[in-house]
Amino acid sequence: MTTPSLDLEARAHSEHAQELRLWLRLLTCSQLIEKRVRACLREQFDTTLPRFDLMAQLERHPEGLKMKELSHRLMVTGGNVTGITDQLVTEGLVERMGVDGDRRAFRVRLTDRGRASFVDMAQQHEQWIVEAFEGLNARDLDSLHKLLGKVKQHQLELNRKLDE
Amino acid sequence: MTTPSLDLEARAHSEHAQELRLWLRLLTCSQLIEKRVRACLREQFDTTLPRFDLMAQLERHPEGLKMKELSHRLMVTGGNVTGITDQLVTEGLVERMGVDGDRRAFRVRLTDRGRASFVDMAQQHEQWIVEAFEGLNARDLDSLHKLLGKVKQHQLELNRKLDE
DNA sequence: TATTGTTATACTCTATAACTATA
DNA sequence: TATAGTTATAGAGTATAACAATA
Repeated sequence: MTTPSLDLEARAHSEHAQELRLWLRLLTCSQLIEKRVRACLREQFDTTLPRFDLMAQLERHPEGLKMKELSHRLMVTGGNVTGITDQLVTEGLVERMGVDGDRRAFRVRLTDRGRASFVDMAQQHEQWIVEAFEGLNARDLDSLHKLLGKVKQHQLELNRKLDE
Repeated sequence: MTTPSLDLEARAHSEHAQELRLWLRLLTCSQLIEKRVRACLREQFDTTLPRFDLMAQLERHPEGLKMKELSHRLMVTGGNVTGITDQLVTEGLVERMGVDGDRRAFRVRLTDRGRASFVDMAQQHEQWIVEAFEGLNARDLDSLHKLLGKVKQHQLELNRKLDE
């Protein structure tokens, strides 16, 4: 290259343009859907995505999850889980229960009210998501799920290597 | 359903489980990759993703973009673009140029230094992205790109309808 | 009146690091 | 010493609304 300029056209002809285009498109898709979900959660339920995500985790673990487990599943650090949990406890949607044999830890779980509230939101949420993927038939949905499975698996391997 | 509980297994058998699973996976993938890209931008270049994205837009429009255009392309509101642009101007990486015939507007464009800086970052960025998609062969990359194209198209249509 | 861009503000989300209590 | 969780803090990222200048 004779000039210091590396414009998109130049990159578009490079060896790895396919990966870059794919990443930009993946990011755009998830941002578009996420923006809509956040806005709907805000407007219809006056809540946020991290709060919804935390409750979704608890909903599939009726026995409760420890703060550490929540932190790992939500991919955020511990302090944030404490903050969101505190909010939800204040609103009576989740509760902290003691753990037998370890007085440092808690199990966090949905209260009855929290479960009812989540079921409400989850039903709406399902509709938003179905709407988001209306453009795809069942076979497309399956292909996309499988391909993203490969992507996800690879990210987890990369993270595992970094942790060593 | 006889109990108020709607656990994941129940939802997993519902009509729309496929869409929900796909959405969760899509979100996880983009979050995993995005986290890595943000961390690398921070560590290696002491910058952020929105700053990188703004510069990327300018890099592919050497003639410059108006604030309004940047706001639309970056999918954020105007105030934020002003803030990021101010930072980059202070650092001498971009500049505001007048627009002939409209004294309200500016063209924002990369300075020579900004362009050089971006080229540097873009080369590294390309490596991170290539690494992120190593698990996929060329055909997978293409399929994924096409399928996400359908998803993107549909989101844009949904947004268009909302704007009417 | 409508549009371009800026300013001011507030809130959510996040990571980091120091801390307490328990293992 | 190590681990579970909390607290305090700072900064990124964002939206909203009021504003100035120009169209």
